[in-house]
Amino acid sequence: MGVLSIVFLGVKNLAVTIEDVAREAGVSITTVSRVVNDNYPVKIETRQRVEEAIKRLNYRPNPIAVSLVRKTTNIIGVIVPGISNMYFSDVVSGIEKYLKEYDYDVFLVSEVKDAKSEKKYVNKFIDRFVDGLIVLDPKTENILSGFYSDVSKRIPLVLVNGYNEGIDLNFVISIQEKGFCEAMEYLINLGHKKIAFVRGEKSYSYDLKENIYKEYMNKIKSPYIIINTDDGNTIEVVKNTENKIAEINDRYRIGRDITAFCACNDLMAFGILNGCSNLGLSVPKDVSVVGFDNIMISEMSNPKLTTVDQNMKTLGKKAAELIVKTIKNENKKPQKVFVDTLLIKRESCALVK
Amino acid sequence: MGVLSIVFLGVKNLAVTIEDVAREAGVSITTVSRVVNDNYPVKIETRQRVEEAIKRLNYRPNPIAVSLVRKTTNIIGVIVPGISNMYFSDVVSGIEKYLKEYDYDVFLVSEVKDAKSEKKYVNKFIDRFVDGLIVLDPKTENILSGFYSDVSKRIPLVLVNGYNEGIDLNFVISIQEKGFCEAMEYLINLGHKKIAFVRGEKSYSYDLKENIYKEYMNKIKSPYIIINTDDGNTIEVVKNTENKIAEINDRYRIGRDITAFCACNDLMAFGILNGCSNLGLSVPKDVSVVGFDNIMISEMSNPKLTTVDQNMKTLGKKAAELIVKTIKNENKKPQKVFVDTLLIKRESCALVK
DNA sequence: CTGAAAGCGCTAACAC
DNA sequence: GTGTTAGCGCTTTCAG
Repeated sequence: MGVLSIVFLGVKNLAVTIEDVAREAGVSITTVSRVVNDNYPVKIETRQRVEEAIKRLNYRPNPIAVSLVRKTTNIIGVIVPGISNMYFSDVVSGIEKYLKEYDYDVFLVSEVKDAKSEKKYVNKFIDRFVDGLIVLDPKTENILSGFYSDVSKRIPLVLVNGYNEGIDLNFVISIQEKGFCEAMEYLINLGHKKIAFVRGEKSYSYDLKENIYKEYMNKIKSPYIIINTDDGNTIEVVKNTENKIAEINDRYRIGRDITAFCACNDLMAFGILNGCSNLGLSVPKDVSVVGFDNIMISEMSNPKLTTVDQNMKTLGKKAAELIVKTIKNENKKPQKVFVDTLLIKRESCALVK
Repeated sequence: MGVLSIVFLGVKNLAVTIEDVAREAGVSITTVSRVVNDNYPVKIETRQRVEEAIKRLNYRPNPIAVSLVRKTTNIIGVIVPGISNMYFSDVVSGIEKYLKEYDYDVFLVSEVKDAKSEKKYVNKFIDRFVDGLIVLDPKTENILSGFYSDVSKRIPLVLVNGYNEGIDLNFVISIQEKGFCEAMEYLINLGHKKIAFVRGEKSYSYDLKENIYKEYMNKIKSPYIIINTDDGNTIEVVKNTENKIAEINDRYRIGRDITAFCACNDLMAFGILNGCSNLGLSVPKDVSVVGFDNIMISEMSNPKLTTVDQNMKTLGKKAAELIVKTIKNENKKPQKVFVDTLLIKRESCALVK
């Protein structure tokens, strides 16, 4: 094919093969393979001839063929609910930075919204022989069903922030409870009792926070006010939440019946900010708002958002470290790595009126 | 392997193969292949037996083996300079949404910063037989060197927003010139003459804007003030720009020597906003700032950012449409699709003092 | 040190 | 309708 390929450009798959190189160098394909992989002794002179042939023909081994026999790819698959939530893109950045140092390629699949498609993509990655798999905010359903336990038997797996009680899998977990408790206590200490909880449709971390919210509301003997925006992981949630605020203002007089909002992520918090602004309400004078995640822009909004820092870069880095360790078989037992969270007090909360 | 695989869980690659299915169903592997792909007549009764065997064994065809012979994957590769710039994540969302309708999987590679690694990933995708490739903000170098021309001969390719004068390749281009001109004119009409231009290290779109900037500055006979932050496509650019503002305040008294900033993207504009705020300067009272992209948060900053809308979702959708069309061979000739841009006037600009 | 040959799991002529 | 077989491009015994 060597020369032909120049002529046939435009036709698919005229790629130079190991056979072309072998012919060009006057050796067997075995020898070519050996110099490419540098895993067997080859006479230096032969090696040179092969290397020249490779250069001359611009040969690149077909990774698909390699994978078929080797069953590895040097690729780490990452599955993300939605890249447009800056929380996730930050975690991913952390993952990528670290993994590139280790010479792994990172392939990303985003917009994975439900348990079924999550499974689908996990399987696709497995079938394509990725060397490891990192799933951000895995669906509780897939954890409880044992799906991920099975997966982890076939392939190194790291889960970031999902249902993990009594689950024996690799996890990197940010201690959301802590930050969220701080947030609730902060609000309560500010004198708030009529606190609304704003969450997205379905996610372990929303449930987790909701439970804590309820505990605190029980403690201060206040009724629950739970507001549900649909998908919480796209940028669209901002608009959705904004609209929700307008809607609920019929039932609950914001500023009176609700004096504070506690949101499951910063995007929702921004929606609340906008929604209140639309109603002519001033934050934090009329209502307090606290977010979660501490995505970068939370310190740039007006007012600057009080929120809980999740340390996304660290989360990503830890996930990357853990997957590498697992691939290298350095941790025999599944491991849970914890990352701290911290309430960041800025401008969006004030004493209740 | 069928039953064995249950026993051997934990060992890699004990996956069920087409042969297992064939044996289980008492047919040849060809027949299994035919029912899997549904591309040849198979007696209904045989088909059922095969389907049952597939279900029983939980067989999934090995896509690597399939790719090796078919040379396709149903995957579209997308290459992005940095996912943490919301501009890119929005474009990607647009791409993904559309492509999923067409049943393509989208694999993303992010953090591709220089021409060399851009090439590397393009080649990796090609070698893995992706059905098409979309590159966001491709490096000028790789376009001028003819690299992408070669690529487009091997595989359907769509470039989004890069150097394209006289380049005969598929492009989706947002008419940045228009929006940027509007921005410059707006500033000038507001009476500004001492306008600083803020750009990132290296990108066609920065160069494009810089040229326009220079033209306008020539026209109003003002000297150039060009500020260079390094990488413009990560969230870090905000901090970097913020620092830069502090630095330059020695040479240029901001508010006097510079009365307006024109930034290459919204992230930089935010950095400027922060930087000015640090210096005790009020935007737009003391300085005006205009951004570019109109990422969602630009309407949530304080002050709300005046910026140029790039219509990222549309950009993504058009790129997806074009790649699908190219794969289907519906456009024989490379095509350029243009997307309009528009100045959005908000709060960050005012009449010069 | 080098090569022949048997696969990896699947598709697609080609026969029957 | 169904099966046989020759690959796809590479790695890896096994001989030599």
